Amino acid sequence: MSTEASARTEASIQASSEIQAGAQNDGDEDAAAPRPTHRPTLAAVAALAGVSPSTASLAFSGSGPVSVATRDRVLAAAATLNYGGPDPRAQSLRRGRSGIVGVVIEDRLRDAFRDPMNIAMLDGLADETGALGAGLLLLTDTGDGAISMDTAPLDAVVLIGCSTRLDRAVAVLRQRGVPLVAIEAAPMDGVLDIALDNWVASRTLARHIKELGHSEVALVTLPLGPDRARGPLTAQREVDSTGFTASERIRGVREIYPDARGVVAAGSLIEEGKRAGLELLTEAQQRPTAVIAQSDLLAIGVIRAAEELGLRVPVDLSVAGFDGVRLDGLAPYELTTMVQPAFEKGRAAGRAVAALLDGGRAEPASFTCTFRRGNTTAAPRPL
Amino acid sequence: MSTEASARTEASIQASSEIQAGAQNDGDEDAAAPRPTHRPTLAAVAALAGVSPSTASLAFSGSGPVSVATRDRVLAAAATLNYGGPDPRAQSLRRGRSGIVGVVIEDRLRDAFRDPMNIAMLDGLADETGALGAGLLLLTDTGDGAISMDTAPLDAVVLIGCSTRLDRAVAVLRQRGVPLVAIEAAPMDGVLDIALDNWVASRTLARHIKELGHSEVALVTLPLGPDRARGPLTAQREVDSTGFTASERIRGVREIYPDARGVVAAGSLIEEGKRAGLELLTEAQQRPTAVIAQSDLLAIGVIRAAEELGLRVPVDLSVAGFDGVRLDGLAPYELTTMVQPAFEKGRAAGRAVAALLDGGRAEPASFTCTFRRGNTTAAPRPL
DNA sequence: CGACTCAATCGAATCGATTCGACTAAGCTA
DNA sequence: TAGCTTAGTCGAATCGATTCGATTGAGTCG
Repeated sequence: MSTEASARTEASIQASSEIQAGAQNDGDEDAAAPRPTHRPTLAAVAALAGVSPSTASLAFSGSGPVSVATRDRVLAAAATLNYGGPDPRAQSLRRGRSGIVGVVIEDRLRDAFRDPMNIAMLDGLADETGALGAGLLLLTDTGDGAISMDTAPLDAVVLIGCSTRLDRAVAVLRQRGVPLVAIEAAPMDGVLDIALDNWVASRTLARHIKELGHSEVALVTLPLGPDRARGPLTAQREVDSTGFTASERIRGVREIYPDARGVVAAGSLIEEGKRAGLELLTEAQQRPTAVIAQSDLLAIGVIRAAEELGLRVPVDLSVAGFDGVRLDGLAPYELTTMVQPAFEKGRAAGRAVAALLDGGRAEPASFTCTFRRGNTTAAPRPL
Repeated sequence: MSTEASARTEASIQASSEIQAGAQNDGDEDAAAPRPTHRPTLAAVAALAGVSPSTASLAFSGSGPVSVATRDRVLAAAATLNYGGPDPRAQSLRRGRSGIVGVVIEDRLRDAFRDPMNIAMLDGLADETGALGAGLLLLTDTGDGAISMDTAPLDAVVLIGCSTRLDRAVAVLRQRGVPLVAIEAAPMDGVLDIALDNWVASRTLARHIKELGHSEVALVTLPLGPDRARGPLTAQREVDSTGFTASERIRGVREIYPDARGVVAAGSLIEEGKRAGLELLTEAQQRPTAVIAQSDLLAIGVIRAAEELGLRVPVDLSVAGFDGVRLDGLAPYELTTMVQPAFEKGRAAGRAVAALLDGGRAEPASFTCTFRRGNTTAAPRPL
């Protein structure tokens, strides 16, 4: 990110509240205003229009019969008082709905958005919640003072690949009766699960590698916990892992290659894949002939690492990914990978939210990946 | 996006409200419950704990003196009643703050997130609003029934490259005294502006092209309006444009090349750039020797188009972009472009929001781009 | 012409918490 | 021991709108 910026002051505007206060003085209660920072309310508008607050409310909401004359009078009064319509905060209290769905992502925003899978999911989610008339509030699972899933006025919450440190907040929301949907998370009570067959899909991929004849295989995994610590994949770390998706995908591969080495990356990023790839390929031990990466971004990074070391893919090294992103600029490679329906996952989550908000039930969904053979995997070179 | 997914039903969970209702029956008011769907309130907790609601409130918020014994009693009562803490909706009404900052992007979510510049900006913005303890609510400027900037409980709103069709909503928010910050938008009254020197920067770029000796130059522009209509850049469209950034960048180029041809793209996407590039490079008219694209993504697309047509960059065609993204896989090219401080723009917007919410003033900021010479521009080939 | 209907409007309760000022009782100083 | 402070608690007003049931008046039908 470039920082060669120069911010230059030009003028200054006042805080809007002050602007507002000024505007109001032109209005009704000139000098006798008891509170200078007080904004007009529906009641004030109603009073000026000579109707009751209930009628004024009807005039604004349009629900219920109001004569044209009355409504015009109310609207005129509103204009006079510079009233900007019903306060959404009050509405959301009264209605019991805020129209906001929280999306909790474990990453920093920046990292989360760099993975096309997340974006596709969000897109699918937004598709459905938008149709529902709700907006998406982005939240991270760091509870650092900021607003969080249990302090924000949310109608529902979607958890995306979240760690267990959200347990307490989840419990609170469950108590409050706020619908909870989790995408690829360890099953939790009262949380609707949108699942992906990570385990099976990874096994499929590993089988493919096996069938090609590889025996020296290594893994590059997604982070195993919120700390996103890099390093070799030890048995201990594998056990301690709280990264649900990562663990499942490891399990799938372990079914075929119980003893494969591995490196843990700090995120689903090309740089991370490259870093891990360099580590694996320059190790003192026997160099792997195939690398199974837990995301396409990581796989691309591994390919870059191989290129940098003068290894040809797939001749000298087979590389497989996971996700099925179509990234520009990968040519001439076409990743061998498991294609996952990320957009559909998001949509399913959105539909689940809609169903739950509707007071009904919602069915957990489970999605499956499909194998896509690219040109980055091949039989190992005979010795 | 793959759609080869199979969603399979597994079990079903009830809507949380029903779960809640069920749980509550185990609690206090067994059969005589007047309203079955009623969740416990702070008042109920207070009653059970034998204290006043005010004290219970203090026990939860921690502000104000409460004896340890009392607090424990309140907390115990809350646990008994399965009370999940104060309702954020009620809090936000009472406090007059929701802790939510709206971000309005004109694109569909999907498209907006595909441009790294937007992500960088959002990241910078999230950085600051996060520190402020606020979350980001994603909104689009399509007013289709969904929640919008004037119906959501927002403390402030950041407009990102937004069209003028938001005028009415902007007016409403101004009335309400909600701080408004716009990034790269046509100056509006009462809206704090975070500007970029699009005009000057584009002229700089055009000068560079001119100095290289190009006379046959073409533009690929960003969308000129919310309709995102593609097509040749006519004088009429240029006049009618409501795309602020696009217009400014056109103006900068026009200063050097008043009569350059152009094609309007439907978004800042590689595909769009390619499409526009193909159009420009296969036209019946004289083929341009240089293309100035209004974003790096578009520029990359143009390069892809050139490659497809067997043209070498920069020998047969010079291509310049705008933004300064570092996209993996562009090798061996390094775009000639104007590097803009997107992250800093976002931060500045966030800081402005913070200042305005603080009741103070905020200074509009203006950022400048820096020229970066890559290897995609060169002197035109002599005839 | 009386009973009835329906549109238009109003009153009052309600959503669920926060907060200011008042009040009590205990601890402390002079 | 009178006078003061202070920690702890409570009442009541407030935030700003929505909504249900009641009321009024004009028009309609028989």
